[in-house]
Amino acid sequence: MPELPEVEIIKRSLCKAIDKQSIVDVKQNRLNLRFPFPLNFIDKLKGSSITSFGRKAKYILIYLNNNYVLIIHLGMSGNFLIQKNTPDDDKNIKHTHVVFYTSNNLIIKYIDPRRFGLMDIAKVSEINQHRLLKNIGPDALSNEFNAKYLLKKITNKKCNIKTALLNQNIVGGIGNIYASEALYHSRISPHTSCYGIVNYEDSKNNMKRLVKSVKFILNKAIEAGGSTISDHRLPNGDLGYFQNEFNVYNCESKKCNRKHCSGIIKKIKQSGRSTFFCDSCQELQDHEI
DNA sequence: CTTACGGCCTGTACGC
DNA sequence: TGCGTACAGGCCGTAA
Repeated sequence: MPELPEVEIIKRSLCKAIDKQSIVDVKQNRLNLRFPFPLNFIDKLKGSSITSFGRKAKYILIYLNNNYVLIIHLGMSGNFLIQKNTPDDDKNIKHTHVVFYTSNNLIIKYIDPRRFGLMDIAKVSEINQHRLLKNIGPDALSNEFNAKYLLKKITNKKCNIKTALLNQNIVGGIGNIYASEALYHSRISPHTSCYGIVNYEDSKNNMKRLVKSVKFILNKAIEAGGSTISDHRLPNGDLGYFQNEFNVYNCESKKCNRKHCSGIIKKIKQSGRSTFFCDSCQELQDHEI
């Protein structure tokens, strides 16, 4: 499930459950996820205490008192389950790859069927130079992500605006659901070309609207507990419910929700990923591809 | 340098 | 019921 809102919620749940606790034991059920686990993975975690939590784009950062940071990415299907005990009928057992045992007697399970997720450990002082983090752009919810920045960053890229929003080196945290939803909210067509975009007089205003929409949608999704697709659960077992507020994602062939718009939601492929949009109210720009 | 796309995995849905 | 195919919340690494 995890885009920025889901990652943020999972981070907050973990923080609430185990911040300031120590990691009394770690069970590692396989040698790799997307990448091999780092050298001495368990040794570096065991016995340490958690000092704080952070997030960079879709990465969760868990800071430890031994000057290491645990770096976690959930990939497509990664999730955490926080439990007080382990039921015998644990149906996730097959995909439970790492289990953390904390000093407040909680069991934190990392579950990831597709194993596109990853874990790594870095020194706190070197976190910004980590190979997977160093090129990531400003967070989608930060002030640094604004119209001026976005316009400058994407101008003359040979891709469309939707693909640009998914590029974590441009802006951190937006995924395939919220890219479509934000473009719909701002009434911008996903076909809009970045090439030469700075030269169009409507671009500044469009980018202002888009940035506002991105933040609005992401914040609203966080408030809603994120989006639950398939059988995903939040770490406490609850369902997110933002999926009930999708206007375009997974809404192919449905009528557009916007007042006075009689358009039908379309599904297309852009850079190999699905894009959903209304070709009636998401303005055709004169600089579309 | 930039951009395009194969590949990593499992699970599910659907057509035959 | 089974089997083949397409697709799914991400993104690295390599080719071009």
